[in-house]
Amino acid sequence: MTDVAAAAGVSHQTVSRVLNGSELVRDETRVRVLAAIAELGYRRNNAARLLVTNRSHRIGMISAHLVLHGPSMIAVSVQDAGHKAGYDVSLVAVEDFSAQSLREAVDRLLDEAVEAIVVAVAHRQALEQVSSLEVPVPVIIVQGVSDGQPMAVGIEQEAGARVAVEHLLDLGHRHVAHLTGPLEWVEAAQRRAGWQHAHEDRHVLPGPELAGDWSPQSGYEAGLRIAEDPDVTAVFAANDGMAMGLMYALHEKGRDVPGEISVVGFDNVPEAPYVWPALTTVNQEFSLLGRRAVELTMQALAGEADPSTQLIRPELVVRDSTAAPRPAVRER
Amino acid sequence: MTDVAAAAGVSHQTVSRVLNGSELVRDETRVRVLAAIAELGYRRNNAARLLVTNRSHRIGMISAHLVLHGPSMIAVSVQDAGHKAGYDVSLVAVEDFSAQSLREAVDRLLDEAVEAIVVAVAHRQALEQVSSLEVPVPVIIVQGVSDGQPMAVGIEQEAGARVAVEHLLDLGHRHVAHLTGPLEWVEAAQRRAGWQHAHEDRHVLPGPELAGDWSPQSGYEAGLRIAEDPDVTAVFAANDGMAMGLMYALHEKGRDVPGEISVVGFDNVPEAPYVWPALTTVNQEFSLLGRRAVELTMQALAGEADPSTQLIRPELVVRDSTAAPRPAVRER
DNA sequence: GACGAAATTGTGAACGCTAACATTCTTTGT
DNA sequence: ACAAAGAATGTTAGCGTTCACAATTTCGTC
Repeated sequence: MTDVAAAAGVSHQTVSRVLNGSELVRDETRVRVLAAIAELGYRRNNAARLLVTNRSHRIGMISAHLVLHGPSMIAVSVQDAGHKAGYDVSLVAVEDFSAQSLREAVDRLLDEAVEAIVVAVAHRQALEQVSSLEVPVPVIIVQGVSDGQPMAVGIEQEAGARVAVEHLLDLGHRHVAHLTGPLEWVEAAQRRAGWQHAHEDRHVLPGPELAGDWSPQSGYEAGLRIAEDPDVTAVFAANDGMAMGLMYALHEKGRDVPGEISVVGFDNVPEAPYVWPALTTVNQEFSLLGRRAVELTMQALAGEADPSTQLIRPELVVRDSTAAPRPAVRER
Repeated sequence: MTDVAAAAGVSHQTVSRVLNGSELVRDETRVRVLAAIAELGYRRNNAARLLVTNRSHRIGMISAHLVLHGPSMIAVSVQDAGHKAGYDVSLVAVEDFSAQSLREAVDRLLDEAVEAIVVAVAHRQALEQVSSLEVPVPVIIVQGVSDGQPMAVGIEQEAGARVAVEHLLDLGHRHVAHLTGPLEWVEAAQRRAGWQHAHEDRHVLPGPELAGDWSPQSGYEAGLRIAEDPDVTAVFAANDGMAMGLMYALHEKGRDVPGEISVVGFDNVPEAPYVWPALTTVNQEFSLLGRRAVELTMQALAGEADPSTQLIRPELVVRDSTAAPRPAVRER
C-alpha cells in the first residue's frame, strides 16, 4: 500500500480511503490512485484488514451427511446466498454428533474468525449439543427446525408429510403405511408426525410404520416386507431414495405400482420424474431456504434479532406412482 | 496473548513458543502457560498470525454444477481431505466459464490468501481459461484431466467408457449406441472417445450417437428416439441420470430392459441399484480422487512438483440392466 | 483579499502475532 | 569453583491495515 501511495504521490491513508470507497477524496486523486493500483497489480491484504477491523466477512456452516440430496443442496444454497451477500462461507462437515466433534467444528470455525455460524444438521442430538455450547457469535439453525425456535429457518416438514398423506387418503386409500427416516433426525420425526396427524384428523388409524435410514437399501428391505402385506395399498416414504428402493422391491415381488400399491416420496430429487413409475413426491425449495438463512444471518449480524421462526411450506408434486386403490381392495 | 503471558508469569514470546510447539521451553513453564490459556479461554488470532507468517493454511477450490453428483462428490472429498491435511478449503462455484467469471473466482480466492487452487471444473473452455490466467499460486486440476497434463489428478474416463462398452460387446451386442454428455465437458468427450475406440478395436462400427446434457430429461428424450429404432440393442449413457431417464422412456414405449435393450450408465449414484432394472454402471472413487488431489497440492506447496498425471481407473459394476441380446436379434 | 467552514489529505499509533536477536539461567567439564 | 556451552527466556521490531486525529488546502463570503 505504501508503494501504491508513493506511485500515486499520496499518503497510504488516501489509498486506504480510495479502497474503502470513501467520499472524502477528490476524483482526480482517486483516478491517480486507481491507476497506481492497477499498474502495480496491488491487492489489499485482508489479514491486516481483519486484524484491525475485526470483521472477517466470513460465516461458518456446520453440516453433515453431504452425500444426501437435502443436506448437500442446503450447503450449496447457503454458500451461494452467502457469496451474494458479500460473505465467504466456510463449511465444516461433522461425522458424528457428540459434544466433542461439534465443539471441534465450532472451534475450527471460530479460528477462522467467522462472524456467525449456520448449523445445518438435522440430528436432534446435534441441535441439543449446539444449543448448549457457548458460542460467541450468532448461531442460525436451518434444518430440523421446529416452530417457535429462535434464529431458525426451516421447511415445514410436518405440513409436507400431511399433504402427501392426505393426497393418498383423498385417492381413497383407507390408510397409509409409513417408511420413516432415522427418528433421531428432526426431519424424520416431523414427517412421521405429519403422517400420524393426517390420519388422526380423519379419525382413521394409520397403516403400519417401518423404520428406514434414508438409504435406498433400507427402502428395498421395507419394500420386501410391504409386498407380503395385502392390507397395504399406499406407502409414504420419508425420502425419495427409500421410495425408490421400496418400489424396486415391489417390482421384484410382482406388485404393481401404482395399480396395487401407491408410493409417495419426499425431496423431489432430480431423478424422481424418471424412475418407473415417475415418483409422486414433496418438493422442498432449498435455494429459497439458503437465501432466507443468509438473510436471517445478516439480521443477526446487524443486531436486529428477529426471534420468529421462518418456515417454508413444501408442495406436493403428483406423478404416476400414486393412484386410487383397486376396487377389489375396497369391497367390504 | 499478553494477558496469558502475564497470567503465566512469562513473556508473550514464550506463549507463542508454547503455541507453536517449540522444544525450547521447559515442561514446567509449558504447563503454566497451558493452564493460563485454558483459564482465560484464550484463542490465538489467526489474522495476526497470517499477517506475519504469510501462510494461510487455506486452499481454494473452484467448482461448478454442484447439483450434479460427480462435482458435488468431488467438492466434498477435496474439502474433507484438505481438512485432514490441516488446511481449510474455500469453495467458490462458478456459473459460466467466461474468462471474466473465472478471473473473479480466482481473485476471490486470492483475496482469501489461499496457498493453492484446486480447479474442479470439467469444462474445456474453463480449463483453457484457467491455464491462460496468471495465478501466483500452484493450480491443481482434478477434473477433465487428460493424460500428460501437469499437476493434475483425474479419473480415466476413457478407460471407464471402454470397459462399459466392452461389457456390452462381450454380451454379444453388435454395436452400442451412445448418449453423450455435453461435449464441452472434457469428461463427456473422453467417455465418447472411449466408446468409439472400443468399437474400433473390434473393427465394428459404433451405434448411433445422441446428444444429452447430463439431465434425466435429456435421457428421456433420447430414450423416446431409441425406442423407435429396432437396430439398437444396447446403449451406453454418459451418466446415470440420463440412463435413468432413458430407461423410463423405454418402459413407457413398452421396450423391455434388458430383454430388448441393455443400458449402462456412468457414476454409480446411490440410487443406481434401486431403479428398475438395477443399473449397470461405472463406479468412480471420488473420495480417493479428493485425497490424491490434496496430496498433490501438498507436494506442490512443498516445492516437489511432480509433473506426472495421476489417473484413477474406474470400474464396472454389473447389475440387471444389461444382458445378452435376444436371439431374435442375432438371426441373420 | 482575508476569514471561517468545509473539503481533502497526512501522521502516528494500534491491531496480535512471529522472527531475529539479546539476555539470562543451567549444566557440564576440569 | 569457574568458564564455556547450551538451554530457556526476554526484547524489539515489524507484518499491512484502519482509526483517530491533526494538518493542510479549497472555496464562498463580505
